[in-house]
Amino acid sequence: MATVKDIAAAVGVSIATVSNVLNGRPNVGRANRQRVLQVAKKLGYSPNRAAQAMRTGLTRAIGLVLPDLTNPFFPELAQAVENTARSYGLLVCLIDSQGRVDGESDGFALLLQHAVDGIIWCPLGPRLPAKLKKLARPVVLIDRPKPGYAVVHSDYVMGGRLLAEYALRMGHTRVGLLSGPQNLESARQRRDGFVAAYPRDIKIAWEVSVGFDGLLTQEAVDALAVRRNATLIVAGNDLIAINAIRWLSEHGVRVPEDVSITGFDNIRWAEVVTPRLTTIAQPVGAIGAKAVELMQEIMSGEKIPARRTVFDVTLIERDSVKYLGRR
Amino acid sequence: MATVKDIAAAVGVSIATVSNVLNGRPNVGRANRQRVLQVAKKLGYSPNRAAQAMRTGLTRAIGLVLPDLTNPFFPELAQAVENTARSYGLLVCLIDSQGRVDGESDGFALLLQHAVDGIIWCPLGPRLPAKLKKLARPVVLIDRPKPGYAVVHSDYVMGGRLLAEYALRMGHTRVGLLSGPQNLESARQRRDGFVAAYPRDIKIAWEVSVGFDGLLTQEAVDALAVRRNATLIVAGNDLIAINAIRWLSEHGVRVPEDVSITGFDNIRWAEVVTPRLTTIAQPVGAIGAKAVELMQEIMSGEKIPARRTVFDVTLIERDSVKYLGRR
DNA sequence: TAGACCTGATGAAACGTTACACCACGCACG
DNA sequence: CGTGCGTGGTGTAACGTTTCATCAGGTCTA
Repeated sequence: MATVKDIAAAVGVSIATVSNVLNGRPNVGRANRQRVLQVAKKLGYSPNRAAQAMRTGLTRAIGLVLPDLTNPFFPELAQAVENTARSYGLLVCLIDSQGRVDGESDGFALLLQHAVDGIIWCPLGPRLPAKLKKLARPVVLIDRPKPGYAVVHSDYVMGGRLLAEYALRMGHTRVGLLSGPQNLESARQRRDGFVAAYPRDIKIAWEVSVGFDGLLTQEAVDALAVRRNATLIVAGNDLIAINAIRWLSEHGVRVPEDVSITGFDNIRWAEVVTPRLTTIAQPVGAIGAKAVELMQEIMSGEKIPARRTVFDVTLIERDSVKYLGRR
Repeated sequence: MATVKDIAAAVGVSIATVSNVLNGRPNVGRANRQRVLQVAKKLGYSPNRAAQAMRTGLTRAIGLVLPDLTNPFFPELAQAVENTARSYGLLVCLIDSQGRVDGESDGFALLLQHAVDGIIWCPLGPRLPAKLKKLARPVVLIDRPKPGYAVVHSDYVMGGRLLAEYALRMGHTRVGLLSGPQNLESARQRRDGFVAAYPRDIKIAWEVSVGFDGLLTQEAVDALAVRRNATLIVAGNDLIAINAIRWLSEHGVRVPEDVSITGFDNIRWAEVVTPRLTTIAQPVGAIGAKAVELMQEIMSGEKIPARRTVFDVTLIERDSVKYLGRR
C-alpha cells in the first residue's frame, strides 16, 4: 500500500506538503499541488484509516444498532442507511441485538472499542451505556423517539388519522384495536392518532396491545375469537395484522368478508399475503437516508440539526377492508 | 480513555511490561501480572483499536458483502453472521450492493480502506477487485461457490432430490421448471438435483429460468399461462414461487387445486402466503455462523480450513402441493 | 532601506500500541 | 572461578498520519 511518504519521495517534496495538498490546505503552490495529486492517483494511494484515526480520533465509520433484522421493517432501513453512508464515504458497522438488551449493550461496547464516529440507533434498551455517553459521539435515533436525542421517524398520528378517515369512508364505525406495545411512543401515537381523529363517529369496541413482533398473546386471541361487534380490526403494525389474519382464517373467519383489518408499515409481506393488506406506508428508505444525513451534519458541525424530523405517511389501499356502504 | 501508559504509571512498571501481561506473554512475574490486570480493570481499560491496527495490521473487523438485504433470504444470514462474529469479538461492517456490481466494488474499496481482517461475501460480480486480492485477506463465500475460494452453502442437489421424491410421493409425474438463473451454480444444482433424481419417472414438460429476485419474465408468464400438462411447478426459490402463485391466482388459476407449486429457501414469507408454500429449508443461521467460524480459523491460522462446507437441507411440507394419489 | 507581511514549504512531535534488542541478576555447572 | 543460561523487566523504534512552529525568500509600505 502506498503511503504519503512514497508520494513525497516520488514528487520530491516533504510529507507535510503531501499531507497539505491531500487535505486541501491552501499553503502549497500550484505546481506541487498538481504533481502530488497526479502521483497519488498513479500510486493508487488511499489513506491508512488506522493512522488517521489515531491522529484525528475520527474513524469515518458509524454504528447501526438494530433490534432485529428478521423483522421485515429493518432490512430496507439498513439498506438505505448503508447506501447513504457509503455515498458520504462512511462505513456502516452493524449490530443486531436479536431483541436482547444485553446483546445491545455488548454491541455498544464493541462499537466503543472501535471508536465509531457516531451511532444510528433504533433503541431497545432504555438508555445509552454511560461510557458511550461520556464519549459524546453523535447519536441519531430512528423510529423510536427518546427524550434528549435527535430522532427521525414518520408521522404516526397522521397514519392513525388516515386509517380513521379510511375506516369511515368504508363505512366502519365499530373497531377493535390490536395495538402495539403502549410503552413505545411509536405505538402509542398510532393508536392515539386513530382514536382522536373521529371520536364521535368511531367507537372502540375493544382494545388489546401486543408486541411489535406480532406474536399473539392469549388476551389477543380471546379478543379475535369474540370480536364483539367490531367490523374492523386496526392492528399496530403489519406483522400483527398478518398474524391476526392467519389466526382468523385458521379458525374459519374470513377476511375481509367477516371482518376487515388494517396494518401499519407496509412491509413487503403486506402485498403477498392473502388478502393483500391495506396499510400505512412509511418512507423507510427516506428515513434511513435522512438519519445518515443528520449524522453527517452533526459530525461536520455545520449547523445545529433538527432534533426531530418527521416524515409524512401514505395510505396503501388493498384488499383487507370490506366496503360496508356509505353511512 | 485509559491507555497502557496510565496503567504503567499507576502500577509503577514500564509500558512494555503492561503490554506483555495484556498480551499474555510469559516474561513477567506473578505479582506484577496480577497488579496490572487489576489496575486495568479498575481503569476500564480497553485497547485503542486504531493504534493496534497500525502496529499489527489487524483490525478485528470483518466485512459482510451482500447483494440485497431486502431479499428475505439475507437478513437472517446477516443476523447470524453478526452475532457469531460478535461472540468472537469481531465487528461486522456491512455492504449492501443493492444488486449492482459497481456498488459491490465500491463497497470492497471501502472495506479495503478500513483494512478489515477478512470478508464474508455472497458474490454478485464475477471476481474480487485486484487490489483486494493482493492484500490476501481471507475471503469466505456464502451460498454461491466460486472456484478458488472457501465456501459454505447448503446441499442444493439434495434439495432438488428431496423435492423430486416428494413430487413422486404426491403423484406428480409431469412438472414445469421455473428455475433460477442457470449461470449461478446454486440455481443449477437445484435444478439438476431435481431432474437427475428420477429421470424415468418424472417428465419435464417445460422449463424456463428467471432471476432469483422472482421477477417474472415474459417467457415465464407465457409458460404459466399455458402450463402444458404439468401438474406441478418447481420454482428455483420461494420468491419465484410466490410471484408465480400471485400471477396464477390473479389469472384465475387456483393453487394447489389447478396446479401445485414448490419453492426453495423457506424464507419467512413462505408460511404467510396463501397457500402456505411447500419448500426446502436451508439452515441459514448455521450457514452464517459457520462462515464466521471458518473465517476465524483461517485468520488464527490454526489449521487449513475446509474449502467447501455443505449443509443438509430439509423438506417443509405445507399446502401448495396437491395429493394426486399413488401412481 | 528597515521592517512588516505574505506565500510556499518543511522538520518534527504526537497519537497508542507492539515487539525487538538489550540488560541485570542469580544460580548451576564444569 | 568463569561461563552459560533462565527469569523478569525495560528502552525505544516503528506503524502512517496530521499539525504546529518555524523558516526562507520575496514583495509591499513607510
